[in-house]
Amino acid sequence: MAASREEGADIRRLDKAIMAKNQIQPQQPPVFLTKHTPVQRRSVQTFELILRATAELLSEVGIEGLSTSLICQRAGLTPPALYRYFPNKFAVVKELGNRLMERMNEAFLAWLTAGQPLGPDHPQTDSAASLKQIQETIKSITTDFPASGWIMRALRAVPVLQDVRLASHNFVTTRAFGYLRPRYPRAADAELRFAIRLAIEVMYSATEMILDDPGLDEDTVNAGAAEMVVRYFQKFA
Amino acid sequence: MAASREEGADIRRLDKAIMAKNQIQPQQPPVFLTKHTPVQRRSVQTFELILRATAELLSEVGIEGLSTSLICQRAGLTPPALYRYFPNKFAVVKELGNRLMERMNEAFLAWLTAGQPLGPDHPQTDSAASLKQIQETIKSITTDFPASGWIMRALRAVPVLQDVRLASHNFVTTRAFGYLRPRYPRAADAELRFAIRLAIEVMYSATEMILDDPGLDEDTVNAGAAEMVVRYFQKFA
DNA sequence: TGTACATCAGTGAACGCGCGTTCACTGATGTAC
DNA sequence: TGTACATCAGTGAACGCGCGTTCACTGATGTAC
Repeated sequence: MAASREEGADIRRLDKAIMAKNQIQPQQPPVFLTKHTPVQRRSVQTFELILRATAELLSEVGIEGLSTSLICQRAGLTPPALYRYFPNKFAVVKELGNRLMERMNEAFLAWLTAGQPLGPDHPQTDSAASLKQIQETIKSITTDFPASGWIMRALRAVPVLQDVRLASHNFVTTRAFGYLRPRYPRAADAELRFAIRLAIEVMYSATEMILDDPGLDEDTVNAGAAEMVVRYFQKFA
Repeated sequence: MAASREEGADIRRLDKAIMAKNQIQPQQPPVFLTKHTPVQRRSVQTFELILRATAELLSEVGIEGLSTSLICQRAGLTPPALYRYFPNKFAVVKELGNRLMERMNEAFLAWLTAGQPLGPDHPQTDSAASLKQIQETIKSITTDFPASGWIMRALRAVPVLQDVRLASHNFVTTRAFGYLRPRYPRAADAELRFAIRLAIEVMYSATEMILDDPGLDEDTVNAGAAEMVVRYFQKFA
């Protein structure tokens, strides 16, 4: 009895921590774009439990070895509990992918709007240093995010998940375009936008490179990608 | 009777065509790096049958939906026939991946050793045009190769297959380094090698971009990647 | 050139397993009075 | 503040299916004499 009451308190504390971490307001449940939106605190916890178990398992068995049964087993749940929120394993990975992309996007936009030395009015070395810095920030986000490598691989390989990555790239491209448009007065709209899109892709690929090829030095890759992008944008100078 | 004899002749013709296409000498069976090396012509045909069925299915169901049973069904074989040559579905996809990478590598090396206007002694526009040309060649190879998009995605997502892509990149990097080393006398070895590695990655990613993002124009992407690489190599000028 | 034999290639049938999915249900939580 | 009730959340058990894998086998092919 006493033990179960204590347990309840533990769960409540955990709830709060989870909700705070994900900026969830108890009275305003978030739109999860999944099967079912949890309304009680307990269900939010279950939702997070599923995501955590999935990230763990991704690192152990990969997207191929993953299954809903395995997730439930690891999360200490029965299958119908998972099916309440997700129609299949891809929906779970998609939610993880959305969160990872969101975190990257936030960091990128924060960096961008902080006022960077970009454009033809700034020396190349400053621009390169600035770009290298955001590369490093993005890399540390992936390092902190459990199973990020597996999630990013899944975003490439699984058709249902491809949109997550592309949508993120396009969103970031649009925002960066808005910011850089006045700084490159000579560039045509379409050309500038494409150049930004290509730069985003290269920078994202550089992060993947670090995760996938252990023979490469992280710092070298980040610096290289930054320099490449800066030199490419000289075409508008 | 007559029909079956005709069928036999057909098969023999097909055998010859397959062997010619893959440069297989009847007396010198190739090393397939798989479970079992086929020695009779009939088995070579079965081997190819499995690969063709797999490529077909990849386009229809993706790597996730793929299974050895499905491959056998499509190829008109029973499971033990497949198990004679491949331990699992990944080995089949790996063989496809090897062939695709091999074809890309061949094209790249042929282009490189044909003597391209690369290095600080050539005008940038010439270098860019040359790089764009090999980009287009690589793209047309992927277009011709059945299920190339799916194979390339699998090479990224499945751990057992990652080596195929990385080995290919490193091989091509080494060869290009040998060719470009004397043309960039000022560059340090490690720096030049890494720059080439990064360029290869960017060019490969550009091809993937075209396959994955239907909103992008093929010609624009190829030209953009080429220009980016050329401008990046100016650092050695 | 023909035949007998060894080896290679593929079949048919079977198996155990874990996957995805659903059902009626019990228990937990929140709220209306 | 307490209780009764409605709704939400998760369980236990079951199912049919297709997957991976293996067995002893039949048939096809190549070669030695």
